[in-house]
Amino acid sequence: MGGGAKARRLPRVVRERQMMDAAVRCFARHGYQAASMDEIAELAGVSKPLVYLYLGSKEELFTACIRREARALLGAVAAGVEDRSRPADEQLWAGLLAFFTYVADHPDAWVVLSRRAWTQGEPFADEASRMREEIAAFVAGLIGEAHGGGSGRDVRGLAQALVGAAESLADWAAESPGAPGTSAKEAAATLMNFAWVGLGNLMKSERWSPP
Amino acid sequence: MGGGAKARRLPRVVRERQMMDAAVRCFARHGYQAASMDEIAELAGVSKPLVYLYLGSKEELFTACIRREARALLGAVAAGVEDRSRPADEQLWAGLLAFFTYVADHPDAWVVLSRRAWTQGEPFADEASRMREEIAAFVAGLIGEAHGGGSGRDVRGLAQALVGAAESLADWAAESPGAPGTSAKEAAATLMNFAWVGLGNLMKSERWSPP
Amino acid sequence: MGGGAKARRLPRVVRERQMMDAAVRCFARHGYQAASMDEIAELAGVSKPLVYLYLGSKEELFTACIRREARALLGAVAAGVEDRSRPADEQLWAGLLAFFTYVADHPDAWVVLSRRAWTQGEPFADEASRMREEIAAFVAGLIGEAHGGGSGRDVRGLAQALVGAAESLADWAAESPGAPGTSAKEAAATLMNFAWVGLGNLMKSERWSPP
Amino acid sequence: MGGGAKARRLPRVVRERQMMDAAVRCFARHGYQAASMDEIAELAGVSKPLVYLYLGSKEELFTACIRREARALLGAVAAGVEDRSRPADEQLWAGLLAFFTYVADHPDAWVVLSRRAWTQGEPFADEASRMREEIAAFVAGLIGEAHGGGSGRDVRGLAQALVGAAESLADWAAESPGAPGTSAKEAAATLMNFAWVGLGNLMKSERWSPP
DNA sequence: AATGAATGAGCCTTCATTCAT
DNA sequence: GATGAATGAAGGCTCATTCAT
Repeated sequence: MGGGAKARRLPRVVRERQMMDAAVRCFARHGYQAASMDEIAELAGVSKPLVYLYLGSKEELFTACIRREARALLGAVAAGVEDRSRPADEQLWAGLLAFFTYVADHPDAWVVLSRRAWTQGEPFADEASRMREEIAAFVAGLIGEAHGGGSGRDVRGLAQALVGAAESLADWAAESPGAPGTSAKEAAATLMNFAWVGLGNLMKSERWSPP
Repeated sequence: MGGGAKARRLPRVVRERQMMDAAVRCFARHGYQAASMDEIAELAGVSKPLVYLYLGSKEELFTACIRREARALLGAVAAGVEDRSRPADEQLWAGLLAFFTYVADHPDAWVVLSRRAWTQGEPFADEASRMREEIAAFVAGLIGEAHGGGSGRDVRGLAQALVGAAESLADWAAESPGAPGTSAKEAAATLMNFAWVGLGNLMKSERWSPP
Repeated sequence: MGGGAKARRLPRVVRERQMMDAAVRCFARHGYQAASMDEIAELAGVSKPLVYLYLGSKEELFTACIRREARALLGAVAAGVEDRSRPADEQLWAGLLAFFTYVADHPDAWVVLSRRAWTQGEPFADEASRMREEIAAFVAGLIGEAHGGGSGRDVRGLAQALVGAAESLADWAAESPGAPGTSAKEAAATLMNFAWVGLGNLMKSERWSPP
Repeated sequence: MGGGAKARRLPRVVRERQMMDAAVRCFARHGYQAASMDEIAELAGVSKPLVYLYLGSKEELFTACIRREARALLGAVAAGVEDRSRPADEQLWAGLLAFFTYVADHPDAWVVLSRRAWTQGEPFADEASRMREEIAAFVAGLIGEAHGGGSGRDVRGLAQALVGAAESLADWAAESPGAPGTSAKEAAATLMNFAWVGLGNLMKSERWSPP
């Protein structure tokens, strides 16, 4: 009578993947606190005890999700960058493109990774922030490298700003799909222009100064 | 009597302010879901039924908080901009400075307004997003105005990016207080450089193009 | 339509007493682990949250029960002894009589206090053992006092044995009510004979020696 | 392979012994309710279904444990008594000594048998009480025999008291190992003095009478 | 204007127990 | 002879919310 096919007795690895997929969807939809283990188990097509048996507590489950998705996203970006010896602008462009592409293809993963799914003070806050910092450090590296010995002053602030801009664009694209300028390539290009040309000219010390 | 804490029979407006102040603190500390009405009532120094009587449900209370704080923040930014007929760059600078100043002075308000306190799916998501959109629209207006008839193509995307960059910087400043570059003025200057010089050169059609 | 009278909105103290009465009954019936907060709440005629609001966790509730019942039992025994300057045998007799009387009148309280309700390792094990030790020390005092400077050697062991004998008799009386020799007075007399005459002759160094 | 821990395909009797040994340890450590089948299976080095296959439910398992350990303890005591035609005091002494010795050597068994592991209401309460009754009856027999036709009135009560005293001393010895008077021989002697000299004088109708 | 008393509903977690191989 | 996979049922605890005063 309708409903999903009841395929029982699967090997553990398969079940674990199913559960984590379900978990990512639920956490993305409701956030960590509001997501319920009941719903996750149901969506995964298993009973709740099995989730606890395989993945541990709710917190451990969420941490596992974050770790898995972070690794995937970082891997996708790294694969996009390909060659760390290319010129910085090419690296940045390739990374941005890979980022926006991945995020467009895995919206739930992105929601879980971005701050929207959890709330500060949650014990895995840093688990998730680590990825952000890793990316920010990478970007800061690119900036520093491109600017040579230039004003290394606010490199960290600039990196934070750039990462925030990327997140914001990704969210915007995810929230208004189909709007002009929200395709992965367009978003990447928009941000590249915003960032690069600006940063490039900062080097030539063409700075804007407060009135 | 005397210095005792139990000051009853206050006029409604005062009580409401107390409650909302307490609510903002709690929501900022724990996030919407984790904040408890018990704690809010206790922090406000009133009984729980009074909170329900005056402010309605938890959701309504949170919406009210967001509305109040959003109005305050927008007001501060508007007051900072002062004169909408000044040149666009001056307006942007003034707005950024007012924003970072306000945020530094009202950290709880900012936490509640930024995405960190709530989780998507909550019914007030748009209530809070409205403010973001309002700011984004303002910024988009400035950009469009500055660019004249230039390529208005990705004005909205640029605005999103800029707002995201500002949020990210504000969060960064809030999380690492005292770090170099996190004062309101420095943050505003960092972002202004990042944004304006880039945007300015976009006008001169000095665009970076994908390889 | 039948059922208990629904007397709501009682003052807190009354409710707390009701709850603890119910708790003592449940803990006596099933032991700490097997007793469920649901059943306790139902038996008390209130909802579960109220139990938690007033008495805290299950563990705190049990500790409170033990404390209350221990105080009551110790009080009854103390009241029975009346005058600590009377001869030791009179004190012991009065104490035993009071003990067996109280235990016969409050069987649930006795079950909760005796080891039968909890299991070693439970966090309140010592909370409950304290009472046992208090009684054992009192008895040991009597013995020592009666024996004068005699063989103070195994006073503690003797006290342990006497307390155990009393517990055992009390359990036996509780489990087989109506059997000959199980009335409070008879039980007390049995134990008094068992203990006193034996102990009395120990003084005269009429000791039995291993073959 | 080789010295690995996985020794499969053992004969049923061996497996059963392993399981029951593990069960006794777990039940002694945590009590009936708190002991988990998972832990027992793991400690026995087998999978959970095997436990169920061989020993049935948790309750049956516990009953089996009690039965086995009770038989062993009773056997030890019986072997200690040796000759039921010896004088009563020698029999009692031998029995007590055997009891305290066995208990000192098998602490887990004693915990499981004494009331400390289970909580009343459990269906095996009588299974365990049977052993107690058996011992009490034996003691009562000794007392009756020694008293001749004397006042057989409270023989059963005296037996209960003596058994309780023995249990209490055994517990005390188990809980405070190494304390003076807690060796098997000392404990047995203490109790023998306490009991026998008292009982012996009861025969001479040297009774203490309530004031 | 204000509160002490009370609860329905839900959530995380665990455990004894059983299939199917 | 032995096990990996799986679950129904229940238990402790909390929370937003309301009633009666």
